[in-house]
Amino acid sequence: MAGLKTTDHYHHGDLRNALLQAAERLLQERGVGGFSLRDVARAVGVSHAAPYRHFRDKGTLLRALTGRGFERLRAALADAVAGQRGPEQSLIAATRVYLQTTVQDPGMTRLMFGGVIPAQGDDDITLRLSSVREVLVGIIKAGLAVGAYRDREPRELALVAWSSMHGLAMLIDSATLDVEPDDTEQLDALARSVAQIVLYGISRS
Amino acid sequence: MAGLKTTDHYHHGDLRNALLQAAERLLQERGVGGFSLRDVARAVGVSHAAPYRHFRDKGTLLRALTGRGFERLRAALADAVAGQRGPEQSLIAATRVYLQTTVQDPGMTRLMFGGVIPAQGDDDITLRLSSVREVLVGIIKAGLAVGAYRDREPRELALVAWSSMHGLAMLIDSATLDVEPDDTEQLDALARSVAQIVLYGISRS
DNA sequence: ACCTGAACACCGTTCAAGT
DNA sequence: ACCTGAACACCGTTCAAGT
Repeated sequence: MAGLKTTDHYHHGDLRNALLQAAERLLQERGVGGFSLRDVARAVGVSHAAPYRHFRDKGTLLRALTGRGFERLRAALADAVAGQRGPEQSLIAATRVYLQTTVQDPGMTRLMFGGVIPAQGDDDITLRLSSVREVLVGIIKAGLAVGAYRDREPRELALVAWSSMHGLAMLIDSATLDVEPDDTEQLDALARSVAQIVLYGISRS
Repeated sequence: MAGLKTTDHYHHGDLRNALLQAAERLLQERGVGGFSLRDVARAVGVSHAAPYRHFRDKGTLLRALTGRGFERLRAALADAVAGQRGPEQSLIAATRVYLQTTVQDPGMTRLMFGGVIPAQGDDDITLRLSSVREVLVGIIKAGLAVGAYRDREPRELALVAWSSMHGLAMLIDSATLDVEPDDTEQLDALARSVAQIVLYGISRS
């Protein structure tokens, strides 16, 4: 009981991580609306003023959380694409994973894409966000390399693919579309439907 | 000065509308995060308890506002489609208007699609929302009627079209995409790009 | 019938003070 | 160096009381 002074005083920055971890859980449970810094402090067992030693304000903590979210999305997309054969399968897989990741944790998703956080110059966030974009651009470039896609700017094609999967995700996430977040089969079907139209369009011929 | 007791006491429900109007302005100015019921009351010159005579709580007032937003979107879409010739032009026009309407007022858009409002049974909102969907389904049905589109469920095709325009709008609205909301030319170019891919796909041939 | 003022339980943030 | 407790200016919501 004597040698370890670790668990109850959070020296050297343990508190920072403990706060982030608790914050992430609270965000999942209560959503961004019901999220308070004081709750986070309480959850960690520290005074409500303590977080200010590690984060300038609530927004700064939320930004740190958002960074994690984008990194997770990037990794999930990269993984999904890695195991695929052709450009068609890559796009379908990416759409499916984008949907899953984004629907699984609505609180985080709203933090990432809800405009909750005051956009602030060249953060860590802008970097991680552009990493997400680059995965999508990468899919398109691979397809272009084998002559699968129309000869246009990769970024333009990627933007359209991104918009489509993102829009579907947001419509589900905002409960605009009546889809059960846990119904993986339905999610996959929707993903495939969207990806295939992005590939071949809705027009006959 | 005697006959008219109108302006300073808000009898018979004037206050309700005055509150909604002020709320809409404050939402535009300060965004959904900086929006408070007390501010609304202040703006109208009434005590902070007065709104409770007309709305059960903050959420109820916001829901009423959201209803207006969906109705405006529906009307804008219907107008845009009305003046168009073929199915292609209709879809492009709809995408353009969806983008404009939604980017013009980010506060309202986040209220409508940000999951801010606790979804609540069969509202007025669900009705107005499905009216928006029906305009989009209408475009698709018209295209199907002249044999322009693939033979699939109209609602499935409409969902993809909706996802695409919605996703583009959300990416812009959340500042994920670096687009000036006032740059109408760029917005229109993006809308056309997305609509055309939805029509013909990104695949060569 | 409609509005007010005080009150309650919450926030985010700051700052002197403690170890 | 790191955390606490009191304090301040805000919320949303309720409720007795006023007209």
